[in-house]
Amino acid sequence: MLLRIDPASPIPLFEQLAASVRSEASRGNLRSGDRLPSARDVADSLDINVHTVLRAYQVLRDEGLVDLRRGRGAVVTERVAHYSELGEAIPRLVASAKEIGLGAHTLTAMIRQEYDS
Amino acid sequence: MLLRIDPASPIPLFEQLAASVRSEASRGNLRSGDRLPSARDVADSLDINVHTVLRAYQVLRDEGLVDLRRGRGAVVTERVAHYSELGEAIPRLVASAKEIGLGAHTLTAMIRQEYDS
DNA sequence: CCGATTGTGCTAGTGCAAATAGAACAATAG
DNA sequence: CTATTGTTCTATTTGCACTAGCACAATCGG
Repeated sequence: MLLRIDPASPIPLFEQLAASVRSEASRGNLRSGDRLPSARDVADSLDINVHTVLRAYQVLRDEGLVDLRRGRGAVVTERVAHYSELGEAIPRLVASAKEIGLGAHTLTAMIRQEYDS
Repeated sequence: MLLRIDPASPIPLFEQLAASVRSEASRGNLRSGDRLPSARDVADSLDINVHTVLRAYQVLRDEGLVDLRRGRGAVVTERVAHYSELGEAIPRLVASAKEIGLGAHTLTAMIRQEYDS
């Protein structure tokens, strides 16, 4: 499990953490049943607050990517398979957008708009 | 030009406005050379501040979708063609994500992650 | 040429949500 | 029983959206 964060990024720390886990999932580096490192461990090694890590885990729980239980930790669910399915379609769309010269923000805004319509 | 906003939405007003214009662009309802309504007009009809509308216009200018000049207003550029090109790819990806059960936020986060990699 | 229109720039203030944090608590594992 | 792990509650700080008013500059139309 590779968890990277950039404290200088405008993107919230907990979002960066969640994104890191999703990234591992979409690359096939996570399997159903795998256990993420404990929040306190991650917090210590990245020198951030436990709540920040927990919040990232809760986001992933709300998505259904992990199960979260006291004493046990965060365990990857079967839904991890869905994430790797998009490991192709997403890069393709992003490549198109980059060719056209669209920024990340513009692209995500258009997707959100389409999602709500 | 149909500009809709939802004051109750958590999405900032200026983002909603920009999204409205992009939506019109991707649907082919905007052509190069078309002029957006003046910021003061939009502000009056939507009962919001002029600066909020101007900010939306500036976002679109930064994207290159419109030219912004005093006395003339906001004029759509040739880049509008690129937006309608994605009028197909985006709905396709969004449909896939919905089938899998991914929320809008999760999908956009994954795209942003891919964009920065 | 003149006056109306339109975006630009600046400063300021207000309200609210996001982000981070500390400490005590509860469930689970071994 | 004890250590581990997530949960809950409260609090603080920071940042940003939005509004507001005013003066300014470029453009357009008569």
